[in-house]
Amino acid sequence: MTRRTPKDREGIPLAVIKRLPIYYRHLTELSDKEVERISSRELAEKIGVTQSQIRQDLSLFGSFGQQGYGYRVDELRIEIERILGLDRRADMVLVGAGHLGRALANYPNFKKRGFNIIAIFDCSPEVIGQIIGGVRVQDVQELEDSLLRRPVKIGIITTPEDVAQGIADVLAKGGVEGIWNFAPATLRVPDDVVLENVHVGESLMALSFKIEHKGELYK
Amino acid sequence: MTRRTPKDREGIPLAVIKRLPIYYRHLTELSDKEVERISSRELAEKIGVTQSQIRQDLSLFGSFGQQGYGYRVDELRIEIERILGLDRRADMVLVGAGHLGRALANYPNFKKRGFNIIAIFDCSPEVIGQIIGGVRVQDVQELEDSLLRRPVKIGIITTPEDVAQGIADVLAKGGVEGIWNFAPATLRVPDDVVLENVHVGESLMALSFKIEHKGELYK
DNA sequence: TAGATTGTTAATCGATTAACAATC
DNA sequence: TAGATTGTTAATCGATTAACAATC
Repeated sequence: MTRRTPKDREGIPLAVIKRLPIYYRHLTELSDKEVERISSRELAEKIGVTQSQIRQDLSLFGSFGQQGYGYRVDELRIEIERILGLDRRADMVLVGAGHLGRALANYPNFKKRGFNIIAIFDCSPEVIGQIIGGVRVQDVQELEDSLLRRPVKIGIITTPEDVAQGIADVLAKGGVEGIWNFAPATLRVPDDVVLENVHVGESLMALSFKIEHKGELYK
Repeated sequence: MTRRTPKDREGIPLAVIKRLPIYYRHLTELSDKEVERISSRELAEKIGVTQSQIRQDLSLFGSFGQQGYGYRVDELRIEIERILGLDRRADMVLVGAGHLGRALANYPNFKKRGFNIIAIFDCSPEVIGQIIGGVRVQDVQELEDSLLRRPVKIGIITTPEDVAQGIADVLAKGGVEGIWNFAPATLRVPDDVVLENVHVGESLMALSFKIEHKGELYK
């Protein structure tokens, strides 16, 4: 098992980054079932990709397998956990306590994985003061101060579109390392802040497209 | 303005399908601001892609612009609306009335766009009978019969992972054209059913990766 | 007309797949 | 050892970008 240092590579394709969590999910499943080893061929079949792709993807980060044997499931799972940064703790603040914000605040798996919502903000007087997922909702006016007092790694935006950019600016100024954006907006953030979007509406439109063009080919 | 017929093309890349809703969102915004025309250069700058990409993408569906002038914003918006199938009505059923399911059922923009949740199902006795987003939650046992009585275009899965495949099977058997899956599972569906996943947990892991590897390059 | 911008073809770039030597 | 499977290089495939003739 050899790990690769960053210097070895020019950059990790976004497509690979998107596949790593899928590998991780399947390996966790196998690990829970106490499967000890798996070959790239077997894993590929389970996931629905090519075995080449799995080996190529993993090779960007090191050599985790053994010729003639395959991969030790739990060892590979832990390596990917480390590559994804899931072995580190990440405090988060959530801005926007609407239905989606509530759903995220109540999602138990985040805490289990070390992703911890330590504060929730909203602008509505009826919502401020409520307890959601064990956390009291604060006035969004206090967001800036809160970040000064206690910096967090990740800011979650579940606000309406029209205020999302303003919140992103406050979060960036407050020193978050990443923004997880659920608002249907193209946010501009400084270079040192990473942005990950979940655009639910766009996903539904993509589904609609696929249905309408089902007869025709698409890739 | 010329539309292209399906026969002209070999298939639409998934990457293009994912960009169409983004174009649509920006054009809607411009249209709301009563902007009349826009060039591919201006639109590209606004969205953060190349002008080549916009023209190349659109050319897969037809010729919607005018040399020397650009595109009529509202005309192009309506064309993309049509391409995405947003001009047609789509009835949906939602299975799994947890926090995420509630959030979706309460999202007003779906109905506005013709996506209509006509039934909600859950397995928990405490939840069955509740009214969510104006719709009464039914026992998931009744899902199969319900689909027989009233077919729907789209099935939404917001259940836990372990029952997601079973629900997908019932939905597919019940004749849905597409499944919008929020469960962290790799679902297998028949060829004539299209699948669109929203994997929130995987998105968070991707964000985590980007943060951890921020110093290093990735694309 | 002159200038601007499209639609499309050609060139480039990057990602996926195939193949195979290395080796457990 | 013989068989299996990795890690990696080479070949293929596809998507993005550049360039430009057509034309509004």
